[in-house]
Amino acid sequence: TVLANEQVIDGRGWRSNALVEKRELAQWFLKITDYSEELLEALDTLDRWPEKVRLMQRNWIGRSEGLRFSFALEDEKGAALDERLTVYTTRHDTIFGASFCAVSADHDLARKYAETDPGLAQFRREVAALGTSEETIERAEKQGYLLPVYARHPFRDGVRLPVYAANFVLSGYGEGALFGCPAHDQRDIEFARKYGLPVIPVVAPKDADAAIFAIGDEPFLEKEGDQAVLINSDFLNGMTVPQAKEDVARRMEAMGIGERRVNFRLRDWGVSRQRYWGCPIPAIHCGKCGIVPVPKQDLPVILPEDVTFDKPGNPLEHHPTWKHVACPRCGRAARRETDTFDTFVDSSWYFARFCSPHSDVPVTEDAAKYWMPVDQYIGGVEHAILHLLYSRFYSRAMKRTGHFAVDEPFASLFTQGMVIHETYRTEAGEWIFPADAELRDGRWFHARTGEVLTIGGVEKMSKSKRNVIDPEAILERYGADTARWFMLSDTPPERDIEWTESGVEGAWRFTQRLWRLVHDALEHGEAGGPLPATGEALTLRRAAHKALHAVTGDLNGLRFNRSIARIYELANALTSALQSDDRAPPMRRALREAAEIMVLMFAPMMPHLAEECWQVLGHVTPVVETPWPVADPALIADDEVTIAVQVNGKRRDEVRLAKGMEKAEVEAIVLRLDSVRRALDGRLPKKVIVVPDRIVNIVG
RNA sequence: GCGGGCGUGGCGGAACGGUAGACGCAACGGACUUAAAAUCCGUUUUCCGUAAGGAAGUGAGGGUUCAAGUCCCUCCGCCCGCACCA
Repeated sequence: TVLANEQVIDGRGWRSNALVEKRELAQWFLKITDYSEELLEALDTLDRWPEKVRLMQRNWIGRSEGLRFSFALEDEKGAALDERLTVYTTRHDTIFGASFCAVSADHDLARKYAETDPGLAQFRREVAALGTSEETIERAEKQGYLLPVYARHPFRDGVRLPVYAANFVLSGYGEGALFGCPAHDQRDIEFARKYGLPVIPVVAPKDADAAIFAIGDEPFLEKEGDQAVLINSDFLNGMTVPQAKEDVARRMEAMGIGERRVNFRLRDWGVSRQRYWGCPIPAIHCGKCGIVPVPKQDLPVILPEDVTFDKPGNPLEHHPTWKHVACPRCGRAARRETDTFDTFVDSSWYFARFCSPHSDVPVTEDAAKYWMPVDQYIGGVEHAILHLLYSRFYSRAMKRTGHFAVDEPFASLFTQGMVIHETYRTEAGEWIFPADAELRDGRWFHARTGEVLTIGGVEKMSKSKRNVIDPEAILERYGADTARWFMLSDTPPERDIEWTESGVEGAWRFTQRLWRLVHDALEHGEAGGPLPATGEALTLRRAAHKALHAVTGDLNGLRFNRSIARIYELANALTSALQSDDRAPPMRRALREAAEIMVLMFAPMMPHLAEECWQVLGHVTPVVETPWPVADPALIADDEVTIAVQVNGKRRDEVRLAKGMEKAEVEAIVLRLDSVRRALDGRLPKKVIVVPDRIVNIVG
């Protein structure tokens, strides 16, 4: 099948891992490039998206400002030709350093001369056969094939540049043709050195001597602060790079051979897939009428169910009858399009449908207006330039056709990490499932064959390396709550988490502990009774409300690992309180209250256990229907605080003082401390900095 | 090559510029047990010291500050994205 270039990762299909090769085919595209500028500019409005993702999209769209201009051409004998060669450049300031032109192997000029030159035809085939992976491209040497034409320099009479077909020129970018200035471009200098082309420096640091400034095997690339100026460039000499660009652009525009142009790296989105599982592209090919859209009343086009997968290729193509239809326009026998849409087409607007799932029409604008944009979107960073770019485009396109209400579908984006796991392999190099690996005396063995295993890296779970965990087995043994708790507990959600057996065990033990704690709190606690005013009971009550305050903030900020740490702290506080001798009514009430707060707090992360515990505690209304509790502000603030005491920036002591104590008073108390006097060693304090309720630093 | 991110105990990781190492895992010691598991209690950055206490410490080096894991500069290492984009 065919893929969009976003879906090619390291020269392989993003999903199938199959090697990708280039071929020329007729395919369907969605014109995402019409939105290049908009998609780029609007990135600045997405202030609740990770900077990383916005940057990736910015780079992928790849805007560049340059100049498109054309060279007059002549043949080998110097006779003028009718056609011109159009190139795109962002470095028109270096035009006097030009020493060659190059076109892609697919360029019209290369095609034309290949018809009569078998060597060129062969060269074009070789370039086409080159793989698309980065390794291949990097290893491939720059190669050119000299064409029998020359480009006339626009500003220098009599100067002509050789024109090559070259393997490094991309047909899909700019004009598929360029002029090379070896002195100021890495790629161009490699090419020039290989083919013995002139290297003329035309930009030099301000203080360099133009007469002797020379280029070796590295081009001179202007850095910030160089204040570089033009040399060897006729009327441009002495200008800065921006000045020279402006001047050249203006002259070429005046000459009618060039125009300023913004170019994008983004290509149109190839959506044709030669597969059965997808929405059929609703088009009909008629010999007389050409391409005819399927009429609205015939939509959607339904896939046939009697297909076979016994042959390679698209089953729709092989189906005996499905593709044969009458042309909706002229009624003659016609052929139905058998390509289906890329799955990303569907995922580009499902959220719009979700706003009105029972509607007869795909999307209702009122519902979309009410719900959109999505407040919080969560997904893996692997979608940074696939799903997340396509959806942004699709929303805009649907808005234009009156189907949707917003430009940006996702107001806030959070990119979560992946689950990773250790890898194990036998001496023969065979990957082994973690379930089959066994740790004995610090070494890993195959559980069934007893073979010694080597531990490989901790990697993204993948079928090929077999470092996967069967979710069914986890659910069977520990339950879904334990699995959730473990995944949320150890690692911040934006990072990859390593799945470890001991970590899961730990989570599972904690679920048991919570269950016991709730029962103990029920036994020793009480729902009513007087509020605790002093002692351990008040301490526990404070701990519960502080935990609640912290967890509320952490959950809102998606800091699940920290919420869980707070819940552990409260569980520890509850455990110690249960061991206290205090069983007076205020303590009984505090125990019960702490247990209830604890259950409500872990409910979002372990819903099943929470419902069970909630019922144990005597509640009829389920947790899901219970509002999130609110911490009592009076209990969050302490009336005593621990203040660290530093001498010359080193911690020497700490003191418990009343909250909000006057600076002068704090200073007096602290200066009397033995530890402080010892550290000062007879010196007088020069300065005392008191940060209220936090820290004191004495400079001596 | 360009762009971005990150370097903190044995491990995962906490720390509005203000007591580095919360919480968990692992390890070790103890209680309970005929024993083990489970559970409970404790220890656990490193070095010196029986202890009290002291010294060093967030990849390396410098700087700003009363105070730096956090801010600034230089370097080293790792990870991610893009990659012949003219």
